[in-house]
Amino acid sequence: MNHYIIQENISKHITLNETEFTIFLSRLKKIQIPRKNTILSQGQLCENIYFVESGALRAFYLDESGKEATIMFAVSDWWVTDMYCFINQKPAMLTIEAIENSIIYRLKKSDLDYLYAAIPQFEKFFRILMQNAYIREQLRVIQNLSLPAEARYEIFVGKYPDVAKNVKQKQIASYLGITPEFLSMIKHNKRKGLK
Amino acid sequence: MNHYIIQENISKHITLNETEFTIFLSRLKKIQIPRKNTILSQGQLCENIYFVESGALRAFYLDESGKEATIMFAVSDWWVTDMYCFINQKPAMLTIEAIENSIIYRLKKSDLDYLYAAIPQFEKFFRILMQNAYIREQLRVIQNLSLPAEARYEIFVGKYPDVAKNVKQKQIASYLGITPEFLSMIKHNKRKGLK
DNA sequence: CGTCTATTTGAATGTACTCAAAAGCGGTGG
DNA sequence: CCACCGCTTTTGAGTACATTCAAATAGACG
Repeated sequence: MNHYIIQENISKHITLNETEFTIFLSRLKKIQIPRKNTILSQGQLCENIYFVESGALRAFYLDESGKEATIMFAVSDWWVTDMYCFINQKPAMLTIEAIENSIIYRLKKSDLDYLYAAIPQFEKFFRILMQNAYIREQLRVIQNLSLPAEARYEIFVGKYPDVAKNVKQKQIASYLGITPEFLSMIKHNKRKGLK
Repeated sequence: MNHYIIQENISKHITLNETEFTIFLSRLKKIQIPRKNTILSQGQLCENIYFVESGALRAFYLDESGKEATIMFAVSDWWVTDMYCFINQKPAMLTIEAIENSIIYRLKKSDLDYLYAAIPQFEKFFRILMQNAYIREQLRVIQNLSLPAEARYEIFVGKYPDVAKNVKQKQIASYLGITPEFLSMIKHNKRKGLK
């Protein structure tokens, strides 16, 4: 079994011995998710957090008017869930779907709670994970408040070039909070500017 | 010495014995901040995290064009800092100013690191703090993406009624990502609607 | 009381949206 | 292998939400 990527991910922040790694891995379930399948749907109890080994997922919120807001793209080496509903074991607000054939690890809330108790270092690991997530979202709030759509698009492309290349524009637009039509216009204008 | 509020805050998530509390409190510095003073300025090294006992603070980002984006209001029982710069010990992107005379506790990064080592439960405490902050910011992203300004204003007033009452509209506008003029219009329109 | 800042109001403008239609692209079946 | 279907992207016209700028009014504070 090749647990390379997830072991590396953990080892970025904490150091586990072999026994601890074995305990951790024993709580994970490796799953293949074909493109277009969802691992969580709005309204469904959110029981798991996921680690992406390969492929790509998208988490989005669907509002009453049917408009999607993409919350995050999760590619290799990312953790993803609907955090509020996972922590509080509530019905999900978000839907998470595979946008490519993906291989992911599933960790149940009860198993995470077990890990916190059995291997205290996991508190530190998730503290750092949450900290990074908080910082990321806060930066996104700042950018949404202070930058026009075009600048936000450029930052997105700069920060996640691989996502930007492999994902539908429609989905990038919904991450930026603009319509696909307007994103199309932005890109076209920029090219004109470069002539 | 009255440490009631901060002890309550800690005790929401972890249980410390008396010795541990004493260690914790010994690392805190209680400070009075007069209205309009700043405890952190953009560009200055962010060395501390703060807990608000009383009063109110505002954290904001000032962009190149001179426009302010209010990131958060911190009132009694809240923790506040420029998290990215605190964690990485970098020059602050944010400015944090007292909008009322305030009493706060200051905790240095090095002391927090000491606490993580000396009292492992602090990992858990800050894990939960970061988790809640992440969830809050993510919800704010969703709302910024999917709701018009008027709905965001109403949610803000509903969620933080005391802040909404005591803070300048200009500052609320900069939290919502709109101009003070437009917020004024929103409020006026709503009143008309209620006649 | 006077000054400084915040809020309101209004007109002109800009950024981004809606709706509709055409063009492009990718996958699937004949 | 080509043709067709469904979905994404582009293009454009008209519209709506929010901004800018300016000026008047109201509030807060020394």
